[in-house]
Amino acid sequence: MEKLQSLRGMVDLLPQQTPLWQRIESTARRHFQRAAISEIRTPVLESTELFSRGIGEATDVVGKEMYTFMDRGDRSCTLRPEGTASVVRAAIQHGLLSQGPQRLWYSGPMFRYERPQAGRQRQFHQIGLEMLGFSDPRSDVEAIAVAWDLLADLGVEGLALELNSLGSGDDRARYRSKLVGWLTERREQLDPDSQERLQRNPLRILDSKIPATQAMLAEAPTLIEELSDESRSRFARVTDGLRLLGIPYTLNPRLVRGLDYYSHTAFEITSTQLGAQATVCGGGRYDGLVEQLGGPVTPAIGWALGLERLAILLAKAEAAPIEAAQIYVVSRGDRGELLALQVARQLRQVGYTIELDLTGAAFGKQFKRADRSGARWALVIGDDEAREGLVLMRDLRAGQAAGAEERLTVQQLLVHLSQAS
RNA sequence: GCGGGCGUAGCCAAGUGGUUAAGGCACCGGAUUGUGAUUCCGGCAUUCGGGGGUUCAAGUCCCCUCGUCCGCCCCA
Repeated sequence: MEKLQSLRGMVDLLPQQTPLWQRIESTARRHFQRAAISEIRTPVLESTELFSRGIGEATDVVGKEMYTFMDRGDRSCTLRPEGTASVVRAAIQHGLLSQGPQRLWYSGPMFRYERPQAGRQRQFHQIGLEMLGFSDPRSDVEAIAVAWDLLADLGVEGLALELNSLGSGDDRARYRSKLVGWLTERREQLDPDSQERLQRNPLRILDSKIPATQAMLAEAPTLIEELSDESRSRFARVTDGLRLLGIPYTLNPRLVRGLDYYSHTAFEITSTQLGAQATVCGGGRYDGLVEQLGGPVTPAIGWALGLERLAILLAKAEAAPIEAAQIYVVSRGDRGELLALQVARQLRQVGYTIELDLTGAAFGKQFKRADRSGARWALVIGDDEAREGLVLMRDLRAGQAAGAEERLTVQQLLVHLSQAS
């Protein structure tokens, strides 16, 4: 029979790894809470139109990476490839924006049909922040600061914040034609990929990894030079704010993000330790999106953080051992085994972590497992104890020393445990 | 979607066309039926990701396919 296994690009998180993920999630939750940001949860499945309208028909994400299918009612459905469009849809649908600006965070799986490689899966997980209804440059700074502080608190090292301004739609249109003109004059020197993009998505050529193309782009006109005075001073207020907060950044005039909805501030937080997929967190301002999806004109800024990539960075620093139970319960005989079941539950109810041996094997075997489990104590309940209404507590670190074991009532045991810890 | 590396047990692996596919870790049983370490003994791949082919003979060579890893495109 064919072995059953997970689909390509869909990965299991095993017990060894989940403690790290739990730490990431609880740290993130704490940071959001402190900044008065509320959680929102939206479905993983949405109508395809949401993404084609929101993210942009011409983007790779929409053009070739979506998990799209027809449901039984002949509706085109798509597993969300990112979180922003859904959050905006939900905010519009439920009229959240009429209650004033919204600070929202989300977390969950996203799906993109791509070839898996280091730091890239078909189902991956993001934590994201969306600030809807905020136009002040300080909101850009606040959003970035939350991401930066969260990563710092987790202990991620070697991160860099890269920053650019894409300006307003007008700025970008003006720059686009200037860039296309400049590049067209040098068309022959461009790599084939970039020649292709000259029509479809010229700004993306700035991102090219081809060294010859990069070398040539060093001379090209930059977007920052092309910004209107307004856009420029707005961007200056963002960078001033970051300096005030002591968040280091580097300007990257070639940082262009892949989704159509971005404008003004765009940023990425990257690590050199991730191989080709270096971006841990990416985001920016998307002032036009809410309106484009049928909502009121609403400025907004947000980001998303890739949990797999973050976990790769943190896994290097910490090997997370599975936490051992405090007490390992060993039992034998009909009466003993039943009493053990009760006592284990009783101890759990008052907060102790208990692992109950359910094998019914010889005491020797059970002790061996108790030892290996890493538990501090073994609680031994055989028929002798059951008959007398006692349990035997053994300190597994005491070896053969006198006083390593004591017969106690459950009441005495509780007293003993509270003193010991 | 394109390019390259790699698939031998739960994990790490040896194996370079020739009898029954090393070894280690983990796990299970016993020596030891109410006490853990160590040690010792035994068990744990009718078969090398799957299918086809070449050959007297294939884990080993060839083709296809699936998976995985790395890179490209793109992105978190």
